[in-house]
Amino acid sequence: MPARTPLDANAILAATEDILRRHGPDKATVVDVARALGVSHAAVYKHFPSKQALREAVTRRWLDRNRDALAVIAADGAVPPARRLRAWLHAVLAVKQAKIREDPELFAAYGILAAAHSSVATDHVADLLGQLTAIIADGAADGSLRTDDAQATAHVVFNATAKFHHLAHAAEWQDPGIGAELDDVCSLLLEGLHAPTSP
Amino acid sequence: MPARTPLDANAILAATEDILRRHGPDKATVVDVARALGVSHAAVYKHFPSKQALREAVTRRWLDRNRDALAVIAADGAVPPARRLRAWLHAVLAVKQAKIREDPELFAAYGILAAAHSSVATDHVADLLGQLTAIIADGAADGSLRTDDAQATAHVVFNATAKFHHLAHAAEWQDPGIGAELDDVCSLLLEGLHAPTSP
DNA sequence: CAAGTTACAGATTTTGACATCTGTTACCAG
DNA sequence: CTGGTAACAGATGTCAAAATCTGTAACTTG
Repeated sequence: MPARTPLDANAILAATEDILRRHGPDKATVVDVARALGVSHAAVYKHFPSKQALREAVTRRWLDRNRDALAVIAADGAVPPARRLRAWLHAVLAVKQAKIREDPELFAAYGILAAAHSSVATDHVADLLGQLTAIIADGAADGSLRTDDAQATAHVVFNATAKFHHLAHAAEWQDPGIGAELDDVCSLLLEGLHAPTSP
Repeated sequence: MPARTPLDANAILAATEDILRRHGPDKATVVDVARALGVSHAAVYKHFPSKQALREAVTRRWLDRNRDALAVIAADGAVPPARRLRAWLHAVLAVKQAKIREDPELFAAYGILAAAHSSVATDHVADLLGQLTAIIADGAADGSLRTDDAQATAHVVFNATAKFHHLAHAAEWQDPGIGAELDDVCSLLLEGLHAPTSP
């Protein structure tokens, strides 16, 4: 007796996300997911080769939702690159703060993948680095930011702001002064990039 | 029947450090320490109010050994402040890498205290920040580093180099490129402080 | 054969009885 | 009264048996 809905990958992802949110990443099982969908767990394995792959797909989808919002900021030609750099770094922090607050279970799931060196985590970092590189390249193009190599400079800026986007510092993002600290780091970095710091 | 040696705090600390190294922070018990000293565990409690306090005392002593080596670099007036800043940050990284390599158990113990927001961890950070402030103040005094407030600037530099000294990044310190990354961040920060970057 | 099922082996988690540890108290020797 | 012990209650940790989960395979149905 086949299920009413033919069970596509998307339905599985939605159910998994729900289970993950309810049970947390440690206790969520694919048997739970199957139960929620009213099928046997073997049916889930027809669509995803492993539990790991399922978790990665859910997390990737979740991360991609935010990536696009940040991309809008990174590509906003109306804002001068130096200011855009600052705004983008603040936005990255804000997005991650919001994710922790609103979706702690999914955030924890992402943390597990990152610790396991999953491609989901490295791809996410690559996405962010790409956006950062684009901002710096814009600044190089209009002469407002001095750099020989936008990608290398993006890497340096990313390293120097690790405290404000690296998972390992998530606990510190609750500190009320965190935004001001990021602002101060931005100012020093922009100074180093020979950009006007008080625009 | 009293022990041959009257059991002073120092002997307890030495024994605890030994047990900690042998068993690791999770498995080291105060009963173990007492056994190593040939006394009952209640005797240890006469000198330290809790296991937590004992662990803190050991870790503090251990951290203080390295603090002094770094202080020498921070206070070396023969090296110009900009270069000294770079050398000091590299030394902090090198000291922590060495600690992980040579004393992984004690390093783990320190990590546990830091996670528990023990004063040992915050004091250690305060020590380092003090040394960094001294270097920057030297630079401000001789005009080689521009800053309004050496302490605030030290805080910013510390935040911007979190990846290279914050416990949470310990795993990344194994990466062979880590030294070069720190060097690049240093260069950008020194640029921001209007210091000559290739001295 | 596409989309699902049941059945199963091996790995992982949970459980619950048991052991050990932490921290305290009452006590003892010089 | 200093410097220790022994005995204890409650918290924490250990370990093996039982339950559950993961992933595979052989089977069923439209």
